[in-house]
Order: sequence, then C-alpha cells, then structure tokens
Amino acid sequence: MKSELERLLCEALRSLVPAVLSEAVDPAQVVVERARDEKHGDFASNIAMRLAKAARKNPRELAQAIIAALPNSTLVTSAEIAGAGFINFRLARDAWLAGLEAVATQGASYGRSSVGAGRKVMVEFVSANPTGPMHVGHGRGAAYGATLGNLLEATGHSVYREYYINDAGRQIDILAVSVYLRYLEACGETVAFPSNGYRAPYILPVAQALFAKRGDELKRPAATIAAGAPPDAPAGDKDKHIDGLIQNSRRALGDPEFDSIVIFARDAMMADIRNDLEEFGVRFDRWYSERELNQSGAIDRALAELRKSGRVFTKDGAEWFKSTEFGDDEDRVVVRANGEKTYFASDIAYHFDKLQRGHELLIDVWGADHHGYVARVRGALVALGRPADSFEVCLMQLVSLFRGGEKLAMGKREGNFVTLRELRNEVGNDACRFFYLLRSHDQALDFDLELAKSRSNENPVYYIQYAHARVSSVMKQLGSKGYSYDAAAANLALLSNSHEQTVITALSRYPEMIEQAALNRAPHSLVHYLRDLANTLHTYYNAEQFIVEDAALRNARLTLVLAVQQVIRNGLGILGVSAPETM
RNA sequence: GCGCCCGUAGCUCAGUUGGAUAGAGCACCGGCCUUCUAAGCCGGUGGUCGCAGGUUCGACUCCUGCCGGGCGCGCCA
Repeated sequence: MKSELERLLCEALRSLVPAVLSEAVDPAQVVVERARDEKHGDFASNIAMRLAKAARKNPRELAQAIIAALPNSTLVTSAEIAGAGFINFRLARDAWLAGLEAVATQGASYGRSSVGAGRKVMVEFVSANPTGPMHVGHGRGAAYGATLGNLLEATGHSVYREYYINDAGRQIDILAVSVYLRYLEACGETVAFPSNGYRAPYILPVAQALFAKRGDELKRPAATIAAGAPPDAPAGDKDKHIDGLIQNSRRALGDPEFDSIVIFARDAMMADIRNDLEEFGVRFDRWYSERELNQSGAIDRALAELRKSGRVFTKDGAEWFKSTEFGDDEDRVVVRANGEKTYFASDIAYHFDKLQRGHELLIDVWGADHHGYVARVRGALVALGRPADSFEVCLMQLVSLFRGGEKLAMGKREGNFVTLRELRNEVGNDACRFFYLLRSHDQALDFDLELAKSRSNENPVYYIQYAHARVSSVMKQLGSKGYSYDAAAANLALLSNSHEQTVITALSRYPEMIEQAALNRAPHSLVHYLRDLANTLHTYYNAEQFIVEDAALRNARLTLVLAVQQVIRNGLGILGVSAPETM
C-alpha cells in the first residue's frame, strides 16, 4: 500500500517538474487530470494540490527541490511529504540543518523578516476613556495591540503606536463634575451626588489633590450648583440631573475654571493609565488628545473635505454622511441640528489626520461592542479618497473574569470592577499578558484568576518559561562538569534521531509562523507555537542526555538546545513575556 | 427585526486560508526521579466538528437556510 502510494507520488512529482520548469502550464491542472485516472485518485490529487500551491508560491525552488528529493526515496515517503506539507523541503537534510544554523548565526534576529517592506503602519489601541482606571477588558486590548505591533515590526513594518484620549464631550464633563462635587465636599459643602456620576473611590484622591492645589478658590455655595436642571436639558431624570449640575458648575465657575477642572481630572486619570500601561510593558509613540484635535480645527477641515465628496446632505436641520453608500445600515449625523459636531465627526477627522501624517495602514484595536462603527469610519475615509484597505479594525471580544468557578460581575460607575492593576498584581505581568494572548481575538475570553496565578503545571506560561530556564540550567551543569561549549566542534550531522528531527523542524517553522501571525493579526498563533516548541524541547530533554562524552555530539546537541532557547526568547520577547534563566 | 462574533473531546480552546486517520491543554486512568530542574516526560480513555442541504476529486474550513449563545443597532461619547 505504502509503496503504491509512493509510486503515485513520484509520478505526480515527475509530471509536475516539466510543467513547473516551463512555467507554461498550470501545474495544478497537469497533475489533477493525471490523478483522476488513477486508482488512488483522491490521494494523488491531494498531493498534487499541495504541490501546485507550493509551485505558485515559488516555482523554480519547488522544481529544484523535487529534482533533488526524488532519488532520495527514504526521505520522500508519501507520509513525510504530506505530513510536512511538502513545502517543508527541510526534510531534505541540508536545508533542514540550514534552519538550525540560521538560528545559531542570526540569534535575536532569527525570525525577523522584511516582508513588510517598511510600510508605515499605525496601531491605535487601548484608547480607554480617561474617566477611571483601566479594567481587565482594556488589558486585553493592551496586550494584543502591543504584541501585534511587535509582530509587525518583526516582519519589517514601520510601526507607530498611538493612544487616543477621548477628552472631549460629555463623559469627560461628567468626570469633571464628579471630581468637583467631591472637591466641594472637601471644602465642607454638600451636594447630592448624581446616580450616574463617577462615585467610585478613585475620584476622592483627585478631588483632594485639587483641593490641595487650589484651596477653596473654586468653592461655590452648594445651592448654586445643586439648583434645578435648566429647562432645555434632555429628557430622562438621571441625565437631566447630571447635565444640570454640569451647566450650573460651568455657570458658577466660568468656562475657563471649569475646563481647568476637566484638564486636571483628565491628567490625573491619564497619569494613572500611563503608569499602569508602562508597568505592563506597553509603550506608545504618542498620546493623542481629542480635545487638541478639536481645537486645531481638524474636524472642520475634515468635514469640509467630506462635503466636497458630495456624500454629505442636510435633513431635519442636521448634516448627514451618506454612509449607506459604503455598506453601513443607515446614514449618520456629523453635525447636529444644534450645530454641535458628533463624536463620529471627530473620529473621521482623527482617522483622516492619521493618514495625512503619512501612515499608510491604520489598524485600530477596538472592543467588539464597537463593531457597528467600522463601516462608517471606513466609508468616510473612502469618501475622502483613501483606499478601503487602508483602515482595518481588530475587534476584541469580551473578557469575563472568573474566580474559582464563579463569574465576577463588573460595573464601572459603581467601581466594583476589577482593574488591570489589581489583575496584574494578583497574577503577575507575565501570566497576565500570556493569558490575554492565549485565545484568538474574536473569541470571548474567560480569564480564570485562580488558574492564571497558580504556579503549577496547570499554568501554560510556566511551561514555556521552564523550557527556557532548563537550557540555562544545562549550560550551568556543563561548566560544573568541566566542559565548555564549543560551537565549532559541533558535528550537526549527528543530530539524526527522531526527537532531534522534530525539534529542528519546529525551529525552522518559526520565521514563517511569525510572518503568518503578523499577516493574520493573530498573536495567539505565536503562543501556541511556543507551547509546541517547548514541548519538543521537554520531550528531547527526557529522551536524551545532552552532556555526553563525545565532543562532536555534545556540542551539536548543545547547539540545538541553545537554538531552542534563542527562539523561545525571541518569541516571548514579542509577546512581552520575560524569559527567566532560572525558575 | 437587522448587523457582527461564536458553536470542534467532560471543561477551555487550536486547526497553517479547501487536503490524507480532526489536534493540544486541563480533568480522569496507568507508568517514569542514585544520571543535565518531575513547573517535566511516556502511554491510555474521550469526536456524527450545532442541524440540514449545496459547491468540489475532497469541506471543520466556502455558499444558503434553520437552531443555540454573546455583542451592537442615539442628532450619546
């Protein structure tokens, strides 16, 4: 049976070679038609399709590999070819060891490539509202965005990381008035606190800091702040109440003073967020303020451009963008009947601004609850004359926290949510980043605190780190046994057992995997790869002694395990997880 | 009602863009420490890939329709 398959395979290969070399015919067709006549047609066409795929990718290399592989029938068995996806001509011995040597010579740069060709990519992520500390949902976006940026960088893109601060609009006013009310309390004035204000404890130190800075300069009689809502307030009791408080505060203090409280509160929140992210190993090239975007006139300029596109119309006194032309469900307001610009308008301006700053590809990392906004933003950019694929959104599905088997309820205003900082403190940065990246971004994530912080074999992050530490440990042992590592003395040809083959094959997959992970915006595939690689190392470790008498073999094996360690270090570096020498 | 995401082993999830007998981890059962870290290794149990059609030589993957779960559908930000 096997030899029969092998014969079919060889025939398929032979029939492919001339086609590939001539590049005149589609190799897929040649082989598929042949295969249909055969007894094992399914099998042969399966192989043929794989080959054809490889041929389209790089015909010349494939042809050469086929020619080289054919005489060596022990390596080119049907099972091996299929199992390795055939594209892996690393099965052929030379190429195979070349993969290992590449790790040794390239070191930290192994796996990096230039397929990105320096394309300027902006990754905008986190961008949490500056109205409180970051929670566990933001953490996922932070870990994802940071790692995606690293992946793009590793594949030769020019990456720029940005955080958009939503410091304009109603939410920030609510934050400011919440701080102000607490400030008044510090001054000895009592105003009934609105139910939809920010009543969480983190507001208090901000109010106290404001009091420490300004004394009672901003104190106004409680009665002037708490007075009834103005007649033109929007409907809804809670909203009416808080909007009344905001308007009264503005009136009592004057716009400049109220805005100074807005800025003060924003800065306090952002300082906390920046610090939190920095501790988490997440950096940004720029923190971009919506307020400043607004003041720069960028929104008006973008709207003017948009109007030129002819996709803006007036209805019911408001200006609308005709986003239905771009796949949106309905058209969207950009300027309200009262003359105020919507959040969507500033979003258009912001993304337009990013492109104008020279970034060719915009990747936004958003919570999945914002998916409805993708079409309209992209539509606006297209209307502004930009290509549709210059804007991409990675939607992060929900994070649910579990402790034991119990789901934790989270609510922001009440302040009983778990913050990213609490999570990091409890489980550690490494486990935190690792768990966030364990699942595909379009998969809802159940984050079990007990599991993440368990320092046991249940916890996959230690599995990978342990493999790294194990190699360090071996090298330490080497010294204590009176040897030293000599790369030049290694005879890599001695690495021939099945464990070694498995390890080397895994190593050689790394560069392609990085490329795919970057292309698919899929950091989780790096996590899974590293798990597999660590597994090959642990298996090898248990099966073979590395430190042996034979110097040529000893040094070859050490070259191999050092290569594994190098790749683990490279991979964990991209994930933002540490690679400890000892555990 | 409309839109997006998900449905794969008891549980949590991968599945290389359509390829051979669908894979890991956890859990469960049985083995391996006088030898480089047992945070490890080896073996075993466990599946109608939500259901039904369709396209194809070939479908977990693509198309259509159902079923079930999550999220979103403001002149809010």
